[in-house]
Amino acid sequence: MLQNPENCAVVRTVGYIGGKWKPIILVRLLNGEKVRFGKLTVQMPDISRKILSQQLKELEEDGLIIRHSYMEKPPRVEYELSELGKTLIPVLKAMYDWGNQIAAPEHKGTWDPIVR
Amino acid sequence: MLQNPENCAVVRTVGYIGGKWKPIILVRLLNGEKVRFGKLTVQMPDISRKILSQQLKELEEDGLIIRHSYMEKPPRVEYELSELGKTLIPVLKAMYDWGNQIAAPEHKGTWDPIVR
DNA sequence: AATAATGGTAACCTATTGGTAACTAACACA
DNA sequence: TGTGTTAGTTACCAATAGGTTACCATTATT
Repeated sequence: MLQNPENCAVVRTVGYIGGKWKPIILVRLLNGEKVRFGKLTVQMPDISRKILSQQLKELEEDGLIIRHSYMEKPPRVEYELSELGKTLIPVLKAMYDWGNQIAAPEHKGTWDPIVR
Repeated sequence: MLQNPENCAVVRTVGYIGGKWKPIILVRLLNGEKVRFGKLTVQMPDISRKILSQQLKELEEDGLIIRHSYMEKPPRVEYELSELGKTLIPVLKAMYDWGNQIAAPEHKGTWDPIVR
């Protein structure tokens, strides 16, 4: 997903967190907790498991999140922000604040909604 | 381009500035000046004129930029941030700063580069 | 008469993204 | 024995995003 790593800062940022789902996934991890795959599918019912798993893999490859896989049956996998991922908090916070600003008050969100 | 206007602030923000080119276009307008279509094509040689024109139209429809068309021959068209667009400055600045942070020092950008 | 300049648009094509349904392994429980 | 659970993957297809090339109108310049 990373493209054109040189030249322009915004191009770089878009390379990491561009796309429809990545910022939304990252916001689910903002509070620092580890979150299970299944919980993410519940919080984001409009993203298919295939795409979610794909996006999580890219985020992990780019070093923004860490995947913890416990060798249990049935399996348990948890995701959390990496240290690099935590440096994105100001970006995600700015996006979150802007989206709230422009919303009608009754639509203003919380940090833990079901995302549609 | 606007999708799911309710429920989640980040989903809303991505609806406005998601996509490969929109944040990059908006950064070209950050300084408040009116910029001609042709200058944008020079600053962003990797975006085709068709896509640039398409994205500018969407940004205008979403109220983030203003299109000034002067009835001259050959034509002159200028774009600038709207008041709503200016409220995005913290978001764009955060994206720009993050992209610079993670770059090797020799790749750190200026506010007026050719974007690749 | 031809060429350049501007800000596009139309037709067409490719690439990426997204969606659905079925399948897996290994264990727990009824 | 059969069902449920988890975190996926695979195969297949549809939709969307992005890209390429050619073309337009109008005027000035060569």
